[in-house]
Amino acid sequence: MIKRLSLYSRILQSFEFQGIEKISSAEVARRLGLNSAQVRKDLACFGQFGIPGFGYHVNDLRKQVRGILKTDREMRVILVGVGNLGTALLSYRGFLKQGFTMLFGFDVNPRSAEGRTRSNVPIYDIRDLESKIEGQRIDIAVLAVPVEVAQEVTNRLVKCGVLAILNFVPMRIEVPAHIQVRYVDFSLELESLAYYVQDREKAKRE
Amino acid sequence: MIKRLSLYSRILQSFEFQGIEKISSAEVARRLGLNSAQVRKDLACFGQFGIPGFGYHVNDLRKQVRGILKTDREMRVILVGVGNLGTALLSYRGFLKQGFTMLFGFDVNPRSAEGRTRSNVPIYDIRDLESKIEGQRIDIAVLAVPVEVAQEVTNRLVKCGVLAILNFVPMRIEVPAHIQVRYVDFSLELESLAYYVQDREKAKRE
DNA sequence: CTTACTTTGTGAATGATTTCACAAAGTACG
DNA sequence: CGTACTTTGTGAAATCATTCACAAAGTAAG
Repeated sequence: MIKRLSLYSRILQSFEFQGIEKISSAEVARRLGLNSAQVRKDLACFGQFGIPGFGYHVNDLRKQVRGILKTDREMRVILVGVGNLGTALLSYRGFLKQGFTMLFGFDVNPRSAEGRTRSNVPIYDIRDLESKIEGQRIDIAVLAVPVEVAQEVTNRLVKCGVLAILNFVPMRIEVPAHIQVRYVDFSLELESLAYYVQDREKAKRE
Repeated sequence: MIKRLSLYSRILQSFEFQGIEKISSAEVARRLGLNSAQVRKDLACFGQFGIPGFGYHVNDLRKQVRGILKTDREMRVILVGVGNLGTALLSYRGFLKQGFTMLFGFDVNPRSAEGRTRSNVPIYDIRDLESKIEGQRIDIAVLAVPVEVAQEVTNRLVKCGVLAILNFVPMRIEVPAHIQVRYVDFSLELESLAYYVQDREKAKRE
């Protein structure tokens, strides 16, 4: 549901950019492939932002939604594991939206990682994780290390006071209940696509 | 649900690797953080693979699951958009699991894309998409182009007979009903994590 | 063969999410 | 001001997913 809020935020931004000032739940729903009642319910959850017979003021609603998501505050992020994937994440504009700051990266081999990266985020040795983080507020860690060390690194991150982990490692990590984890797993998506593709070909034959 | 099957497949592989021959739904559930009834139900959906009072034969079950997912067949994949993200996907071992073959990439600037990539997948000009694909069976296209051209490229892919799209572009793409689309959206995940992080800090204060 | 366990497969119960449908509240315009 | 129209916010209904709980079917061991 929070993910949908984030979608609303994104689409409102694009409306704003296009100079559209007023929008209905039906239009938002159409653009995102949702049901309009759902859009209204999601928004109504946090207050009454709409005007019956009119719709929503784009500017207004966007401000509200950003307030709910707290994307109007600074989020401090670190990257752990600067291999192929990590490097890509660093150089991929659009990964870090407005409000998110990548402070530094960590790798077992910071030299070669630093060379690969074209961003100006400093890369430190993972052995120095604790000392570098010490005293800093870190909100989110992006985890992109090899599977073998994922749990161990996670434990260290939690000890360091990281509050949330975006996990790109294709494996479940164990964390205390108060730590938020979100999973991004490409190959899983690819495999599940394969299932439906095959279905389609069978359907054609039958 | 199909995604869970893929998870089962992955964990069974690791059991097999560890030389474990017999497994119970409860153990699989524990490892994946699921309920054992769910595991049994998911599997029972496609046949009776288990033995009451014993559990499941790992080898056997794995074969069955791979059969269901059709990951025992070859899936032919292309990559469209070889920018930062696309490059990373090409070099990221583990993206393409067993059974998936990356045939080629396409970009508006194939030269610079080719240079960046350390894989040996050939990169062609996107203008030649139709002619290069012509006559080939392409199952899945991985979409990693800029937002502005995503819909246009999608239309061309569909015309070329691509059956499924793994979309890394942070926007909804419109496709005919018989085309499967799966979305991977990092920044959405990051934003939603932020929401919970803030909640947590508030919770501490209160 | 029999008794004591274990674990599956699955209806029924519960819980969560989505959609429907409509009163209430607004707009727009003569 | 009043009438016709639009769109919200939201209970109630419908749909979908998860979990419970237990009979049935097996194992294991004497």
